[in-house]
Amino acid sequence: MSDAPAESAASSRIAQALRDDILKGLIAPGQRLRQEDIAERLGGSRLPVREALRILAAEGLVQIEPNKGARVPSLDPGEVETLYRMRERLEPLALSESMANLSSADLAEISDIQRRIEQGVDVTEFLILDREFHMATYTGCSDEQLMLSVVRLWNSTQHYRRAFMSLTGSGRAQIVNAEHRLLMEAMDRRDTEDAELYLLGHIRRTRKELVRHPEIFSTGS
Amino acid sequence: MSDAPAESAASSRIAQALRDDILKGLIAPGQRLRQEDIAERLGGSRLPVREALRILAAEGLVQIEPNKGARVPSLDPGEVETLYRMRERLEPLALSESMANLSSADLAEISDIQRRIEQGVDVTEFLILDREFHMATYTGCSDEQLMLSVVRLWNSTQHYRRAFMSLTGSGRAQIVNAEHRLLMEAMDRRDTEDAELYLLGHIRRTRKELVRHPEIFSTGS
DNA sequence: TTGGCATGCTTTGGATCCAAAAACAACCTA
DNA sequence: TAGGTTGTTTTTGGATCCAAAGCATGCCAA
Repeated sequence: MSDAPAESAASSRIAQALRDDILKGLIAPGQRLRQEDIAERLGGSRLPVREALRILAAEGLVQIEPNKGARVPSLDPGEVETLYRMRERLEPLALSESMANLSSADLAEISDIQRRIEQGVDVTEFLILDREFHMATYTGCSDEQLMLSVVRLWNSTQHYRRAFMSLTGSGRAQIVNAEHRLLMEAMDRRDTEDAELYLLGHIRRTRKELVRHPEIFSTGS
Repeated sequence: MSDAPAESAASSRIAQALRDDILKGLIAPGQRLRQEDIAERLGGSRLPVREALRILAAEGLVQIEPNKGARVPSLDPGEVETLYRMRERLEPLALSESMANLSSADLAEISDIQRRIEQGVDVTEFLILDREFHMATYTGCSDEQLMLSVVRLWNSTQHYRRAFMSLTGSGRAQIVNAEHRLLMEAMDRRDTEDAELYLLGHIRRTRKELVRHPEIFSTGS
């Protein structure tokens, strides 16, 4: 589901497995990751596990403390808010870099993802499709560093996005769909300025909703 | 908790040494980093070197290709331009997050750095002090992820900033000093809005100058 | 009972050795 | 002579073993 470079290396394979587990919520924030456990569970020795943990640390998915091991970072409301403010600034840039290179086939693909979202989905599937939707709008962005930053931001906030969705249910679906449709409409018109603005509003509104629900951050594990 | 400055881990030590070398320009973009050479030069076996390279990869200072090793990334003009556009968006955010927490002692420190810059310095020293100046304006920003992103952007563009300075000499010094003074003045007034604006202009003008000098990028091969 | 310290157990960090993949070079063939 | 191919060398990736740093438990003393 996530980008598949299929780096056939063993450490990349372990990193991918851990990444999926963390993004799926199977490993909660604050949880410690013992190298030996992972090595035994996923096969291989501890060395590729260490490399995998470094890879994930670079993506913001784990946090490594010297001599103390790795754990999934547990963020406070202020940190998540800042991450969303970063998204508000970076993602419109990624969108503008992307839009010039999007074909109408790309736009059709985006529209199709949105169509599937509107067919009504559960929380898990919504998280996957919503991410697919936005990433699809960035496929025209050829800059690796920018896209890596965007992915980092999505990764770091994924758990709290899920917690929020699980809490509020799909009541917000109508608003999100309206925002997505406005964004797509501006993209169809090839109006970069409008598209950036709609995207900014979309992220900003989500941020404001998130900070209104501090109960998301109480460790419910 | 007092000292413990010794992130005495061997891999951190090696990473620090390599980081210094790369930022100082002793290792040029495109140059390959052989693990065994580094291990021999800095002491230790190849394993902590591998960890160090992963750390640096997370900071954008090296690029790791599976089974092909690590090299200092060599960027084209378009990539550097995008990195500057990212700076234009992220650093004003970091500044606004920082300003509320800056004491007048902090502001005095910033002013002192600027004073040293204006005393006339060579290119190498300017690069160090200019970086110190901007980082000092961000010291109030407590968000680790945001600061990490900012540092990444500075690291990735450091070589091209040096190439630009070496090429154009210090003719630009007056403009930079004026921009720094405007920024400091807004910060002294505690005017976040103005400070963000001046910073944005500062970065944007630098970007436009950079793209006018494509010869900076030809030094590869 | 409680505070502090010492000892063990667990977990991570590092070194050496071995296997696999890629770069390089020389060779053979058309 | 040029191009592809194969064999060698170099370099990275992975496994096992050993050392050091944390953490917990339990003991001793006040």
